[in-house]
Amino acid sequence: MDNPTMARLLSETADLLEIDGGDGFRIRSYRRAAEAAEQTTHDLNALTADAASTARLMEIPGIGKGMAANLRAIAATGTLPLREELLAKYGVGLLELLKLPGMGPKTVALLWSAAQIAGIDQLAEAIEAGRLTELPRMGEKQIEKLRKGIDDYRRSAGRFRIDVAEEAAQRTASYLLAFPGIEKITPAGSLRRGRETAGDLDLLASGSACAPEHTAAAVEYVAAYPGIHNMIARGENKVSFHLASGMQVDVRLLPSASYGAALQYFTGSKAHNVALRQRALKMGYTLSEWALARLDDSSTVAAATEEEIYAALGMDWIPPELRENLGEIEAAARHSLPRLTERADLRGDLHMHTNATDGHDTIREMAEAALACGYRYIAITDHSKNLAMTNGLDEQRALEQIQRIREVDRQMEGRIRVFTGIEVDILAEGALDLDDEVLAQMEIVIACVHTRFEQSREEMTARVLRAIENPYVRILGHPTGRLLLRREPFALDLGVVLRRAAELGVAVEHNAAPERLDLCDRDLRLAKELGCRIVINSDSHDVRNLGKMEYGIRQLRRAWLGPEDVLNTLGAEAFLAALRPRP
DNA sequence: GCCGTTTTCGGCCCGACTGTTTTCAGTCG
Repeated sequence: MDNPTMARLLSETADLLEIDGGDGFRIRSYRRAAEAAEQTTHDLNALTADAASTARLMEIPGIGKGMAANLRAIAATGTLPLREELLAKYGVGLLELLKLPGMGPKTVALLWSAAQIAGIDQLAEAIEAGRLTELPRMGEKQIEKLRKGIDDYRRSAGRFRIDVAEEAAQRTASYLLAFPGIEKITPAGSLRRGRETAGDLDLLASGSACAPEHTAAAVEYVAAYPGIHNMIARGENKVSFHLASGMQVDVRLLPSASYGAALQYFTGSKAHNVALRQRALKMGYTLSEWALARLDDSSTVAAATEEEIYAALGMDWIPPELRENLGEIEAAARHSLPRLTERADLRGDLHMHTNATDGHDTIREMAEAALACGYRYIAITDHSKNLAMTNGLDEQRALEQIQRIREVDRQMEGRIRVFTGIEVDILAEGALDLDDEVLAQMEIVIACVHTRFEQSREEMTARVLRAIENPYVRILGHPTGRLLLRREPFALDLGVVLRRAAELGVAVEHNAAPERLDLCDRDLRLAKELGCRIVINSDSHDVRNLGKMEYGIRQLRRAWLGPEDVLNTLGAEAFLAALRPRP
């Protein structure tokens, strides 16, 4: 079993304990252990093998004697006794209920005990039947919130965050590549196109073992993958199964002669493929997953690589991120596809946390790591006091932090610039939670939107507008406040906010953390149209995630944004000069 | 359940906001 699955089981146990009204500190240690399992670089499964490795297991902070035993139980049985015991009592439906916004353990427990609601479908029924109004603390607004939450949830159900999907793809690929004769694995579908989420995984395998008539042994090997939770189908050149996470994986074994055609076909999107096939027909060709062929004599024109196929259609090769039939086919035919943003274009990262608040590493460690990433400048932007849970900085500590940042900036001797900064919380009335005198000391002030305010769209929009009027704000951080798969993306009128930000010269952050990807491709297109200055930031909390921009960059690419559209592709001085001037 | 010790117990990030209250519980970050 892999670490993420182990982490999930521990985290679910914590949820169940919470519903059960268990000891809060015990619950926290399950959560902490889940986080440790998520973050550790050790293979936990391997560390459950014997007594010697158990000692190493317990060296991981958050894993003690009890958790080590739990992990051993998980590795041996696929679950742990406490979780099974609680599940027998409450059922899995309650875990799903917890995913609805505004729904915590207390409310779930109440619904279960007072109204026999044990899952989302039952909750929806109860709402429609008006049965919820009899319960305590269930007013009109609360019920409306739940109704909306159920809609949002059902829309995203069955999809996975792109980083989660990619990790599963990589793990599966490394197993497949161990088979002699499987030489290459390419993920296709929305994963390759860089969508924010993926519904399932399409893995294309090629190599000598994938030649027709010779696939039996390879199929046998694929079907023996230990990560398989249940088999859906296995044919001569395709194996479909579910992973323990519920993710569906389709592995296709492709002959190298038609590899390009299949890659093109399975990458999609549907709209892109339809338009491409129409173009082929007009040119006297037919395009399928096997080849681009002549209509008259069925002879193959191109099939082995995507480049050949697009070239035969009179086009440049189109980056997968653009394949949505939004003008890329015409542009490729005119040979005028834009140059898209790449990782190497980025010279700075303006949003990161240190151990002063909820980050793991020091200012110096972050600066060194950023230097290793090839950056020329960063801003240290820890949380402000209102986010108390993160040990957010009050005025006094913020001023002390400035001194430490300046000290590190000096120590780096110009190899990299370290700007002073802060992530300030926007309060309910639209003010910021730190005094202007302190903000005046900061080079980078990011005002950040948090969606814990479950207010109306209008009120939320008004709050954010008031916040960016503050003259010290230079970046609007994660403007939609979105947490992927947990939140409706638009709790505010983004068009209005972006327009005002553009007028004020406040840069707009595209948060590249995979759980946010705050501005999706459509939002980024809008931001560009409205003339916003766009910044892409990592929002990293440790050195490991500092350089992780690939998912965010793919959203930029999907929005057709090139380096000239992104502010932090500029050098340090030019970047500062392009920001809203400080009062 | 973990951890560190003033070392085998007693601590364990907490404040703002909302909706429902009519003084506060529950959720979020």
